[in-house]
Amino acid sequence: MNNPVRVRFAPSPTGPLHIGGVRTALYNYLFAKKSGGSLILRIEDTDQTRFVPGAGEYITEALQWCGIAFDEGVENGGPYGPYRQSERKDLYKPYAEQLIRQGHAYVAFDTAEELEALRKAEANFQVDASTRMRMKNSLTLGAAGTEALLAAGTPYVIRILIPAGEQIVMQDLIRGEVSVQTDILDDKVLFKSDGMPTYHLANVVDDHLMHISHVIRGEEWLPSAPLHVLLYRYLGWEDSMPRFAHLPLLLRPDGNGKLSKRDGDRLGFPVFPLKWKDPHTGETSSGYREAGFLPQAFVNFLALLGWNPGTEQELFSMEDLVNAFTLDRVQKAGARFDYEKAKWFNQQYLKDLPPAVLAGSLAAQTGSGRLPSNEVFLEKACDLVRERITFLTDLPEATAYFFEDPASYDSDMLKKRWKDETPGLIAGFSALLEEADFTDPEILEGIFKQYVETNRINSGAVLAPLRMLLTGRAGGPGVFQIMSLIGKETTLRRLNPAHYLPIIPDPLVGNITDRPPS
RNA sequence: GGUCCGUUCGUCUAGUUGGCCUAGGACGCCAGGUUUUCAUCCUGGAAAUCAGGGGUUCGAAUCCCCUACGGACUGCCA
Repeated sequence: MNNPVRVRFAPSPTGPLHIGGVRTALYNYLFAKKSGGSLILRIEDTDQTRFVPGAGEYITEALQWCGIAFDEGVENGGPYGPYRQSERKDLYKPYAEQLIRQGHAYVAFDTAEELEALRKAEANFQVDASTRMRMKNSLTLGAAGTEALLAAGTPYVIRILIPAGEQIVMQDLIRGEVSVQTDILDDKVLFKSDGMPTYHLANVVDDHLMHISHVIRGEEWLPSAPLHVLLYRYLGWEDSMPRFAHLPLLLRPDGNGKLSKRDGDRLGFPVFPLKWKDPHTGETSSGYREAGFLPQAFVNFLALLGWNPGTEQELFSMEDLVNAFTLDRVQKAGARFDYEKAKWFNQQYLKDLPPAVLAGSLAAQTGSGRLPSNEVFLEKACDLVRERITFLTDLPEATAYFFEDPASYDSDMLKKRWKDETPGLIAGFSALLEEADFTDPEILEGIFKQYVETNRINSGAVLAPLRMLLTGRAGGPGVFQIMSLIGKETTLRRLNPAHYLPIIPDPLVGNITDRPPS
């Protein structure tokens, strides 16, 4: 029995896909690729009331951004379509009816309200062997009674009939053996009164029909897995039942509980891959892409949350991940989300991004017109700041002074380094620059060194103010590299007292206008 | 409440056949170095009595039991 590996990611289009879902999709992808199998995208939209417009498109776009490609599914079709459950609607009922004929399911007429009342009135109420014979269903009504209600158009559901006193043992690829007594299971609804199957039926039928070999899904499904095993058994598919792997949950960074939609914006970081605007409430949620994350970094970070290669490697391309991934190295316990580490990964990837990509991002963020069209200039500017930023979105602010004269100066630097003699020192160096060759930062540095040496000046006393006048800031790339890039004209302009004096706050101007530069 | 799953530095984790573990790595934190500055980078440090308690064993983070704590599920939602 060496069937091809076929796994699926089966989200419900009820809103944006959060990172836990993305990780599930990623692990499915890695597992499929590692085993030379296929990954299928199936949309589980059997709940018409929870459908959210745009959610399906969001899922596709998010996964595409991450580099998770599907072999079959709603977008690219395939031999087992359609891949949207609402479009497979008619296919599920016969299976439910088959189960009724075999005595593994029954028709139930209890309304949602009646059930709710029972749950409220009786502690731990559930429809099972101990209660089903006092409910309104085909078991208690008999064939004639059931037919009569059906003929009258009474709404009904189809429930599985869970046997009492059996033990269901299943093998989970991550957790090992999991066993459950059927007595604690309840007669779950398989087919709803609106003509749609529930998740339980639809998922089992579709996984079987689509020849799914492994079901890799979140831990929240573990409690209902025994029910699914029973369904495979009753439907006669136990021999080809997929293997199960239940992934640990992604936990919130503070306190307890699983990561939820609202945690992100409360804690100040995204929980969604892409930005999302809820079409009903208008509420927006931030996304990793918009926050300036590189998809490679995002994927790398996510992959390591709940899985590890057993080596000390931290940085993985998608290809590396495919090669290294195995289900047996997936963690059992939930993983707490750590945004600081996500940032670190992003920095790592930012460091080896080609300059052209950085420049492209900068241009896209700043908009045309505000930046010089000189590609090389843009790339060099980005290259100089790349190790000083965490996000792509830091680029415009980090490179601003390459394109515009600073409008203000760092006040701490000003207080600490701006002395009475500073303007004179600047003027002295500035004069030497008039004839200098700006093409090479080292030449400029040579001139500077000679200047401070011959005049016996402490280099910091002039370098710091120089940087401030040139960039407005206290830190950044090497001063001479900046000068070389912005060129002689810009450098000299920014070093001119007529230019910088008006920018220096009043108290300090008072100091220095008394002693104009010599 | 019930059922199931889980529990190694603050966080992600190594440890999977019990001995090489005085528990390793990474993020973060602290200190020092490199750098004209910031960042990067380098070096070092603090940080887990392996949830607690019992066993089994010459020997347990690793096997067994109990307890505690946490989480998920408990819907005509997925």
